[in-house]
Amino acid sequence: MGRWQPDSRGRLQEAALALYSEHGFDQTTAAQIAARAGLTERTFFRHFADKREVLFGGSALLQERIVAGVAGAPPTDGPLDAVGGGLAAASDMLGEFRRDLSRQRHAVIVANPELRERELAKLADYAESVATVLRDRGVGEPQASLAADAGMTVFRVAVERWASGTDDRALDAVMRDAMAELRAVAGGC
Amino acid sequence: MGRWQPDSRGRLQEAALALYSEHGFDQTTAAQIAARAGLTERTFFRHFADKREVLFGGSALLQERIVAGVAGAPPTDGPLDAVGGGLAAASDMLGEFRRDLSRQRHAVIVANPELRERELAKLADYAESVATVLRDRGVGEPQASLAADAGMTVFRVAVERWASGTDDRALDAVMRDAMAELRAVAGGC
DNA sequence: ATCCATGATGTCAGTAACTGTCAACGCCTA
DNA sequence: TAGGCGTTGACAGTTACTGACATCATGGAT
Repeated sequence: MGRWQPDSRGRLQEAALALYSEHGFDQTTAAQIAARAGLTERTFFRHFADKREVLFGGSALLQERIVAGVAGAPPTDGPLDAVGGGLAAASDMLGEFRRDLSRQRHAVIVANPELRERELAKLADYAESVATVLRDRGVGEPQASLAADAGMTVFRVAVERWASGTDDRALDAVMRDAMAELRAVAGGC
Repeated sequence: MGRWQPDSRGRLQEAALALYSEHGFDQTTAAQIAARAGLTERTFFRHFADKREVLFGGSALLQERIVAGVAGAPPTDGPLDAVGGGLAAASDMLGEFRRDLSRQRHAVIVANPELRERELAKLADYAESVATVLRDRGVGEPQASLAADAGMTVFRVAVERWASGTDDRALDAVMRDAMAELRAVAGGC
């Protein structure tokens, strides 16, 4: 065994979620998280750019999945259909994850404005990369941005209902319903 | 004339926009802004909760206008039509404002991730209050949240195009077009 | 006219988020 | 065995932000 325990990053994420849950985000210092993980404050900030980022460690992977899902949609799909493919991929990934941890994390995030702010920023990142994929598929502007952003709205509303317990079905079902509702609200047919 | 110059808040906003433009958000300290406004750092934080908020002084008023616009839409309007009424009110308000200042402010915000994050949070606030108005109008969930959020997407995309110079028309025209594009993308008719 | 409540500001001390720098240490490879 | 590389610790420093208290003008009450 090495000089240090393995998986510093993972230990910091666990410690942060536990402390944020127990004492609240504001009342938890980076030094406390580091100490609980058996590390120093300096090391915390080497792994995570700031105190919020420690709760979003999986966002890069999720973004890759979403992008891959959109890129893999049939060429005949319209913009929003393609985005739906990305949302399906995201649902699969989150569905594999322990739902109790998702709920705990969600509860921490909704309890703090700074964390809600960061989550919105992550969604905006996803939307921007999805819009890029749509443009690669030949979708123009502003359609690409609108479709990507509307898709992230669907994602946000669905995850909110799923993680808060408002809707107890599997995430992919909640997601499909939300997409259908958006089409109904916006379609005006 | 009193002991102090009038309109401390306005002077702080002007000083901040100028310094953020000239040196960048990160390279500007709250003390520098306060000094330029003839005040102290402590007074800066009495007027604004943090360094970012000084750029969003008008957001409460804008939110009121949007909410009033939605609430004032004809009862026969669908959810997204009602939100369109709010966007029209927002366009009117921003249209009255000096466009060069809007562009300068927009340039500062897009140049900094923390400021973009805050702007997204403001839009989410608008969306939440719009969703509340929609529910008061009898719209259920998740339709209210989806319509409100989709509306803010339209707002964001339109203001981005208007303030960045991508689209040189008046804001209300850009906004109406964006709404129509969203309906076309989402409607699938 | 004087006193006092109120509101805006200044002053100062303090906490904690974050950063730069350098040293220490284990691992891997030549 | 030597040396490069990556991770961590130690430590000093800046700055965002907060709490507590003093100061000074304004306006109303006495």
